[in-house]
Amino acid sequence: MSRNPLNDLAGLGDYLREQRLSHRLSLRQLSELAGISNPYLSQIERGLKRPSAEILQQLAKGLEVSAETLYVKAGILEHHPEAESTTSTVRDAIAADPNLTDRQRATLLDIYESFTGADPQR
Amino acid sequence: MSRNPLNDLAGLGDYLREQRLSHRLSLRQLSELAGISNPYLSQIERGLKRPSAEILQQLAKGLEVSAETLYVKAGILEHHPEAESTTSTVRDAIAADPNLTDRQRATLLDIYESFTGADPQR
DNA sequence: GCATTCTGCTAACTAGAGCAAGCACAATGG
DNA sequence: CCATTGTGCTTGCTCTAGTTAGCAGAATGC
Repeated sequence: MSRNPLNDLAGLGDYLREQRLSHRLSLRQLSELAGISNPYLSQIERGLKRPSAEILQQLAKGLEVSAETLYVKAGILEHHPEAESTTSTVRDAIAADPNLTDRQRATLLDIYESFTGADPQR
Repeated sequence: MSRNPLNDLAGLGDYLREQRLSHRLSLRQLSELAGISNPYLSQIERGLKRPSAEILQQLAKGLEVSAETLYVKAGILEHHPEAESTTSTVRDAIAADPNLTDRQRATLLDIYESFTGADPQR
């Protein structure tokens, strides 16, 4: 009984806190974005409370993450039926992003590949 | 205000009752299959109570329907046919990548945001 | 020094999900 | 004619998700 995806509220909480911090948001800022109270968000992140799907939906919006991702972490959705070869997803997203210059694209891909230890051209 | 998928508990209830009857199950039979109480199932079908995702998951199992279907009916999932093109953002892709550690995720997001000049909030 | 304004957290409460027990009504059949 | 067994539903309760109000500490500025 360590890291069961079901009823693993601590894992979900950790993930939410990471996401919030990586977006440089305070508890109050995210709670307002998501339309929930800040003490409650605090309790969710610490794994003290089990948020409903509605709350997860609003948090997903505030964090600019897909609701499905949070549902999977919360154990109410199976991990994507047709998960494409995970290795190419981030690359595709970077390649398709119109907000990046070509140089920025290349830099991001380099960093990503250094992280995953992948060969540059798959 | 006709058939809004969100907060449309009557529509969900009707659907559940149809499914149950088409499987020729009584309230008690299905409630036992799903591991919930029969009065509660009755109230759900009549749109008096709003079931949680966990309950919907168990009902889906008892009715041999996908949980996603019920989630969509309950308004907690977008009708996500398959091709997710619009919102396949770099952020989502990075967040969902299981090959990254949490620190790496945060680092990549930082860099990405510095590139796009995105205000972390918004 | 001490206000102010952030940060996250605790405490006390309200509303509603979900439960067990039991009711009313039909249909059986002894 | 009554007992049984099935159906769905009502009542009253427990427990917890989610709330508002307020607290302690760190960082700013007067």
